[in-house]
Amino acid sequence: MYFITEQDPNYSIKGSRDPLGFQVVWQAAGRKLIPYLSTVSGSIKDFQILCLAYALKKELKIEDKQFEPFFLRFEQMMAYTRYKSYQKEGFNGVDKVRKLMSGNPASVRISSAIADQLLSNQKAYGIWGKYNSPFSEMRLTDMPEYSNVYIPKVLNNDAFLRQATLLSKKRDAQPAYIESDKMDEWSDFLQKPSGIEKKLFIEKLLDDTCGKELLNQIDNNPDFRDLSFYELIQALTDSSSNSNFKAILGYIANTEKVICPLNRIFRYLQTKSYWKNEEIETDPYIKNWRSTFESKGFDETTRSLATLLTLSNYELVLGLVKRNEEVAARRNSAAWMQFTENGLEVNHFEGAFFREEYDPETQNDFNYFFSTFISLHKQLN
DNA sequence: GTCCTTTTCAGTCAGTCAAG
DNA sequence: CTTGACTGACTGAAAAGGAC
Repeated sequence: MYFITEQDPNYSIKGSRDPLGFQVVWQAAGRKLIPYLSTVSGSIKDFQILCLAYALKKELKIEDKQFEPFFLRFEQMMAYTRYKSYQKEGFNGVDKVRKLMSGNPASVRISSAIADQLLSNQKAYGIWGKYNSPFSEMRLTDMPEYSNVYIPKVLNNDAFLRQATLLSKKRDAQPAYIESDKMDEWSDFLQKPSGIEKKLFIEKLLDDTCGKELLNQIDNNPDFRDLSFYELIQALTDSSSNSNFKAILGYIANTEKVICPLNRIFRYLQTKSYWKNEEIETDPYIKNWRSTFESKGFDETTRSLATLLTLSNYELVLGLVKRNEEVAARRNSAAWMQFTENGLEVNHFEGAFFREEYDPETQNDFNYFFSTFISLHKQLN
């Protein structure tokens, strides 16, 4: 017999993200090599827009407090510009811009009013939310090349400077209008960087913790950019003679060898609502989705996760369920599955998946910022 | 200082649409 | 019809702010 009781909203399962708390694990490993990028900070044009905005802040003497609202208006201005001049490229807010521009309007309205925002929360989902932190941490604006390139850029283009000045004077939802034809005057600002601008971006966006060893290797072997995760790590390790670099690559590969199989097994468990203990114990996927790795250098968390892969199916799943329970408890939410007398009960199915052909030695789930790095490298070359 | 709340940042994943 | 790529919103984690 079952009793249906009302769920405590503070103790229900929230969201579908990261049930095993792996985000911090892979991120910490990735940060050992690529210190500032995030997985979503991958567009050169977004970085260029930030560079222009900070140059305007300085030249137009925009107060710190006014900078954020100014930036949101400026982002709108540059969004319409890039849509007009670089039709094929996407960006955050492109849907809204496309809709508005499809009617070939003579001018577009810019303001911080909800109706004019590019996204439901432009500040959070646009350039401000996704790039401001990587951008300020890499200290791009401290470089003398930055001032040499961007200050003249914003000062020497009259139409641009006039338009930006106008935007800087607006307050709250007060609208400004930009004629569509005018945008061609400054669309070149978003062209692929060359000369000093390119050098500056390479120096800062493609920085690493090993004296630019990653950049040098990719420069010397551009084909590496199209390799899969483990192939890339192998190729980099083989061709480099920098021992620190190689050690970090090894650490990243070993981390993935631990968390990827565990992630796959957890997602696989989610595909059924109930598992009998003997089903778990005899399951061929849980048994075979094990990898070989070196646990040297692992912190305590990763080490204990690694141990799970050496245990029996049942013990491994027990460990995963416990890990999820701890992660959920930290978030003040309920565990996604729990053991009952004779088996495992699954309560949350979001994110469930099963790939029969999964091979823990060659396939990966987490990217350690390599894909952002490579994407930026391709955009700059 | 500690503890709790609010804000900000960043990754994941669903929805959508286009190509095969 | 299936697959894949892209966009955008949601939500966890961390940082910042505030009360004591």
